[in-house]
Amino acid sequence: MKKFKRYTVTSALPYANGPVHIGHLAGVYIPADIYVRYLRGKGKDVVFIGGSDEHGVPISIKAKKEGVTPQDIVDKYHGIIKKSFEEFGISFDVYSRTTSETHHKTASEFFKKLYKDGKFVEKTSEQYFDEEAQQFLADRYIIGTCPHCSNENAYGDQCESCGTTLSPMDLINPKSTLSGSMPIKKETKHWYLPLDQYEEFFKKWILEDHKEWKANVYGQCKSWLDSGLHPRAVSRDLNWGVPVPVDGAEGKVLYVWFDAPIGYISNTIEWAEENGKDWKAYWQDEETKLVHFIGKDNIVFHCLIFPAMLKAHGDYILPDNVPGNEFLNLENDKISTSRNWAVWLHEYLVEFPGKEDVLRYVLASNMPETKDNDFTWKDFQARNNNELVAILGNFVNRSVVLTQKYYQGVIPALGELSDYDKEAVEELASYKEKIEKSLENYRFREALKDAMCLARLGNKYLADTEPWKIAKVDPKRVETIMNICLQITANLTIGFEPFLPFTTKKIRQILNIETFAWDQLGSTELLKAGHTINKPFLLFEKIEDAEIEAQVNKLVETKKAQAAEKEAAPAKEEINFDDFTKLDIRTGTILEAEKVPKTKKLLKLLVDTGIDKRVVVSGIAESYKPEDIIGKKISILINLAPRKIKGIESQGMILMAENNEGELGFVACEKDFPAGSEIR
RNA sequence: GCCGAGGUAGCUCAGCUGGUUAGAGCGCAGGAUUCAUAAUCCUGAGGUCGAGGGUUCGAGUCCCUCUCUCGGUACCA
Repeated sequence: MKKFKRYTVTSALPYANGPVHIGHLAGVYIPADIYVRYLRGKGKDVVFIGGSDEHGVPISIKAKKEGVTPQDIVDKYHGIIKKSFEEFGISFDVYSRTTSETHHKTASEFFKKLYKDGKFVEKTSEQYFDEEAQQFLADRYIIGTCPHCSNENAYGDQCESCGTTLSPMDLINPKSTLSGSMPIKKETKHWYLPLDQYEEFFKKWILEDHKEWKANVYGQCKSWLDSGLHPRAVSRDLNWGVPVPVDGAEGKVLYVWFDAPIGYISNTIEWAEENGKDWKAYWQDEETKLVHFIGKDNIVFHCLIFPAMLKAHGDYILPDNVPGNEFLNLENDKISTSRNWAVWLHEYLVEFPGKEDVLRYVLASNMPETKDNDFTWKDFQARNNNELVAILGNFVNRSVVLTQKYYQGVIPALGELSDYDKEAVEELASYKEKIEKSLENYRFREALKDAMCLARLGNKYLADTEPWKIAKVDPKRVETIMNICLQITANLTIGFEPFLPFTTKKIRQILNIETFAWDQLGSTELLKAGHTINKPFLLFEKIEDAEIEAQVNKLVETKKAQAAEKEAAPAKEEINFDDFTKLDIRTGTILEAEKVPKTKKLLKLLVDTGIDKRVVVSGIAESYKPEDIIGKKISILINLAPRKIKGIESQGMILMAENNEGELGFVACEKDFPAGSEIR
C-alpha cells in the first residue's frame, strides 16, 4: 500500500435548508469523524473539512416562500448545523460555509482557470425569461400545465402530480412564479463541462485503478460510465450563488454542484490561513491522501464530476477513495426532511443530554455500510443497556471499584504472570492490528465491534480470575490481576477514542491520566504502579422504557400530523360550464387487464364503455394487479384524443383518485348503473 | 424494462481471490458467579446460505434463469 505524508478528509457539505438528522450522521459524519480521530491518534498530519452548502435554487425558493432573504435561511441553518456538530463531537478542523468570501473567491478563480484554459464548452439555448422580474427562470420557478396529466401546477422540472420529469419547455401555459406573468423564450449562454471527454480517463482511473472502492460506489460509477457521460452545465441564470466571473455573464451564477465541492478547497484555505499552514500541500501534493465521505446520493458528483473538475484544472490530486454509504431508515420508513420523519440531531442533544456517545455508538454499530439499514428506538435502547452499560461501563466500573476497595485507588504492581494472564495479555495486544485493518478499509462497524471485544475480554478476565475470592488467601496474585484489569481499562481509552470520545475522556478522568497515542494500544505498561486514580463514577446509565416510548410516540404523532396535514391541492383556475361539458365521462367496466411489458406502472385495459369496447393504457400497475380488477366498475373520459403509449393506442382515460402516498383508487358510481351512463 | 446494490440463524450483520462439521453480537433456554448499574462468565438450541439449474473432485463463494427489497433511469393521457 502506498505511504502517504498527509491526509485530507472531507465530509459532504450539508445543504443549509434544514437541520442535520441521524441519516446524515450515520452515513457521513460519524464514519468520517471516526476515521480522522483514528488518524490523529496515529499522529498523522490530517485535516478534516466540513461546511454548509448554501447556494442553489431550493434555498432561494424557501426564502421566497417564507418572505425572507436566502441569506436569512442559510444563516439560520448554518448556525443550527454548526452548533449541533460541535456539541456532538464531530471534530472538524474547519466548518465553514459556501457563502464565505474565501469561497466566492476560490470558486471564482477555479472557474476562471478552466475558462481561460478552454476546458468549457459554451452553448446558447432558449430559456424562459421573466420580463417583469428581468431575470431568467430556474426550472422550479416556472409552473404550468403538465402535458401528461393536465395538472395545472406542474413545476418546470417535474410534475408532482404524476411524477413525470419535465423540462420547462414542455409546460403548457407556463407562468413565472416570481411575477405571475407569462415568461418569454430568450436566448442565454451557458458553460458546460464536457464530461464525455474524460470518459476514457475515468474508465482507467476508476474501473481499473480503483477496484478496491466499495462495491456500491464502484458499481454506480461503472453504470454511469457504461451508459456514457454527457456535458453538464456549470452555470445557471440565478441571482443566488457565486457570480460567473466572465464579462457579459450578469445574472448568472455557478451551478450549485460546481461550487459546492470547491467549498472543500475554500474551507481548507480558511483553515490554513488561520493555522499558518500551506493549503496547497493538502490538495496538490501527490503524497496527500484525499478521501471524500459521502452518502450514496452523492456518488456521481464525487467520483466523476468533481474529479473531472480537478483534472481539468490540472494542479490537483484526485481522491484516493470515496467511501459512500447507503441510507439509514427510521423505524422502517425512509427518513424525510419534508415529511419530518427523522431524529434531528439538535433535538436529540437537548432530549438526551450527555448521551452523545450513545447515539454515536448506536449509529456506528449500525451504519449503512453495505446496504440500507434501519434505526429503531428499541435497538437504541438495547445497545445502550446491553452493550454500553453492561459490557463497557460495567467492566470499567468493576475495575476501578475493586481498585478503590482493595488499594484505596493506588494502582498495584504487576507480579509474576500466570499462563492465563499471558494469554489475556496476548489477546489484548492482538486487537490493535485487527481494529486498524478495519479502519483503514473503512469498515467501521467491525472496528467498533472489535473495540468492544476489549471490554469483553476484561469482563471475562475478571470472571475467570475471580480476585474477590482469592483476595484474602493470595493478595500478591490479586495485585497482578488488578493491574492487568486497569491496563485493559487504560487500553479502552485508546481503542474507543475514535468512536466514543466523550466516554474515553471520562475514563481518563477516572484513571487520572492523559491521552495515549494510538500505537500504545495493546500495551500493559500504560499505567504505573503507585499511580493514584480518582473516585469512580458511572459512564453510562440505563435507558428506561418510558424514554423510548416517548420517542416512539413523538414519531407516531408526526405520522398522524402528516396524514391530517395532507392538505388538498389548491383549487384550479375557474372554468365555465361549457368547459366542463366538453368532457364526456361515462361509467364503464373493465373487461380485460394485462401488464404492459417492460414497464413498471402501465396496465393495458379493455373497457366496456357502453358504446364500444376500447383499449386504455393506464398507469395504475403499482396500485392494482391485473387479475384483481377484471369486472371493476370505473369512470372513463371517453372523448380524450387517443395517444400512443409504449406502442399501444390508448383511447381515453380512467379516472383515479390519488392519496399523498401516491396510491390510486378507482372512481366509480355507487349504484350499479350500466356501462355508458353519463357522468356530469 | 434497463443499470447498480442487496437477499446468510428470531433480529442486526461477517464470511477475502471456491476447500475441513457455515460464523459473531443481540434475543431465547440452561448453568456458574456476586467485585459490578439483576450487570458478568460458560454451555446449548436455532440456518435446505432467496428459488431452480449448471461448471467443478468440491460452491454461500463462479456461470445461467427466476424471484423479492432498496436506489438511479424510462414509462404514468
